[in-house]
Amino acid sequence: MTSTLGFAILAVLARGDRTGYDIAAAMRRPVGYFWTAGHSQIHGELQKLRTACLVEFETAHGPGPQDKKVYRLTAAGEAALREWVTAPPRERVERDELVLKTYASWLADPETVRRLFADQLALHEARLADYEQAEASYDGPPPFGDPRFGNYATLRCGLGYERHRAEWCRWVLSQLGDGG
Amino acid sequence: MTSTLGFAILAVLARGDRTGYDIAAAMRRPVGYFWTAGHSQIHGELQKLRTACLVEFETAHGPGPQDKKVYRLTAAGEAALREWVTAPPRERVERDELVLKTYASWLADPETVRRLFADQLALHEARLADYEQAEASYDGPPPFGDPRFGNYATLRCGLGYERHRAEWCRWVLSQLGDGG
DNA sequence: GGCAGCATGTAATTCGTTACATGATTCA
DNA sequence: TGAATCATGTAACGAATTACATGCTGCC
Repeated sequence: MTSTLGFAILAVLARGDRTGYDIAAAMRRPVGYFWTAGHSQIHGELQKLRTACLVEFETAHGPGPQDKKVYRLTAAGEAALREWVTAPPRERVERDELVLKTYASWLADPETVRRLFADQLALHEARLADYEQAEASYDGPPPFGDPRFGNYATLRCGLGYERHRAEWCRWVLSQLGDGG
Repeated sequence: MTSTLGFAILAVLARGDRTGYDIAAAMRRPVGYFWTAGHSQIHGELQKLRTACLVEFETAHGPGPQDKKVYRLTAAGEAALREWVTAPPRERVERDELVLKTYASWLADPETVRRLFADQLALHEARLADYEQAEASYDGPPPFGDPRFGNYATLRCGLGYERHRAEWCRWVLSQLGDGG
């Protein structure tokens, strides 16, 4: 049973051969926007994937005390990834600390709640500006079938999410009265 | 160090005294929309909260082999909750399986991707209808300071989220060409 | 009599984070 | 000489899921 992290790794390798280190870098940016893992988790998962014959590697020298391992998808790995892609995702429970705080916010002083949401709003607006700049670097949506379609479509999801979040923060602020 | 789950439990108890069983029920609906836990996790956490003197309980009889325990917030518990509410939430990594699949979707057959997104769209539209009905039962936003403000504000977040998701699904479908 | 709901817990396992441990290459 | 980057791994801990385990009350 390959975990979702396993498929995240396969999805990275589908775009080109990588070392564990490279995969960890991809898991920060851009994959980190929707899936993350530290390098320790990745090395462990790579061993499981190899046992399952979904990836293989070639060693190359340096740098460092051990040889580096350049991983690539096997035919079985690509087939497994392809099948997983269109299988319905299992329901993940939402865990959102800000929303939980909001649920209990009626207990708190409106002025400190205002500060909390103003900070969150600034954060979402900053990310939004960032994503908008990234979007501007595209010349329209890449065609489906191009790996860049994946990048663009996920960016588009992030844009929508940040807009929704910013708007919600603004709404909460609007409910807090006119305290300044 | 109280965990976020601990504060979720305190947030439920702030609305009234509950047994562990009742808390577990609340963690399915309505708290489950933004935080969840099974009863086994809750019973364990309640013991930690009691050790930290943030909650206390009174036993009452039946049903069942043991007496039931009705928990309530202590003064220290309420203070801790109040302080936590306005402290900035720690950044949670997003883990979104559907977006991950989208990132790898360029590998797959457009027709099966279409089915995946059509199903997801239906799911979000159903939830949206559900939330819209819940919103209609309110007579406008409750005032801040009322516990119902928490319920309404989180519902409002859910509405925005489902709308954003549905719209994104529609956009992905629009990019898949006219295959039927 | 049987089933749903109330009610509490423990155990096993997996997933994820953080810290520990090592060490060469490249650039300033 | 020193810092950043490349590169791989193990260990310890905490968070979360699932399964196991028990048994009364109230309703049909």
